[in-house]
Amino acid sequence: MATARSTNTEDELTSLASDLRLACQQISRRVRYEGTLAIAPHKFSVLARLGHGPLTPGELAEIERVTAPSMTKTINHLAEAGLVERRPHPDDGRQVLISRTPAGDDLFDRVAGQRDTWMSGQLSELSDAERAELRRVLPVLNKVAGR
Amino acid sequence: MATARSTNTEDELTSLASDLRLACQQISRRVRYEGTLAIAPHKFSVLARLGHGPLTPGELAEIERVTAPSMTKTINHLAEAGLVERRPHPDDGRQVLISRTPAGDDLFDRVAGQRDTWMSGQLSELSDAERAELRRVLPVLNKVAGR
DNA sequence: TATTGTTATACTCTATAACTATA
DNA sequence: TATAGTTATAGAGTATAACAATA
Repeated sequence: MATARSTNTEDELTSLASDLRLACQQISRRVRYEGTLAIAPHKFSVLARLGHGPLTPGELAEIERVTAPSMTKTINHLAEAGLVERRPHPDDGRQVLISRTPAGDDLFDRVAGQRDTWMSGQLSELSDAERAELRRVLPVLNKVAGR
Repeated sequence: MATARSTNTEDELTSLASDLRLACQQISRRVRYEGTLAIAPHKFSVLARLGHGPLTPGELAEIERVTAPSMTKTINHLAEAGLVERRPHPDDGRQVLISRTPAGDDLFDRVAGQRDTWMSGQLSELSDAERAELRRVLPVLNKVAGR
């Protein structure tokens, strides 16, 4: 019976894993396609990371899971567009601090708003009860996401 | 009062939209990075679409939201790898039907299993109540995703 | 000598434009 | 003439390897 119960639990886990993955992937895909027009997704993502203060290229590369040279290129594009700027690190001459410019702040706010427009539209078609259900389950989703 | 309530509702909607988006994106990103090693994501996605029967390149391009030439290239790679095959359309000589080969079925099953391993691991660390909560909210998530 | 960041080079994925075959 | 698919060519993003500057 322990075996049967274990197998059952495992099947349920696998099925839930697959269903939840598909739902989250579909939502991400739609958000991605419906929202971003003014800036490429990976560039927008870097701008988002800089929202709480400056970061080094190395930190950004690790967070975004790309190599250091790739991040350098992305930073170059953003800097040429006037959206971020490089500043020398106060304590370590090897490092560089990347921060958003006011133009970067503006663009981020604008695109972030656009992006959530689609999601808000989808949510507005739900019932109050369904939205409350989503709100309640958010902590669990964040746990799954690993934060 | 109608205005106050409306504003409040709007704020809640925006906040929920943003939180839900972030959670889903984070989960998708982790699934993507943790899982797929044996095949590139966009190729795997095409294999997945062919799970319920053959499709034409045009249909695949539309579903995957890429241009027809891009899909042709992806199909070429998959065909060269022996994972899909082209067959003439029975009714319309202009069209082509793409279907998975047995090797394509095998690879899909294997990678799909790997991919859900990470998600299953995350889910296994939740309580029974939390998993039940996720299971209950899935239909709402699918509604948000637009299906 | 180790670390941080950049430059050099190549590969993959995607797109637009032009072409072929069939309806 | 319109449609489905492919081929030609170019642009964007990423990776590995090699290099420069600082700790």
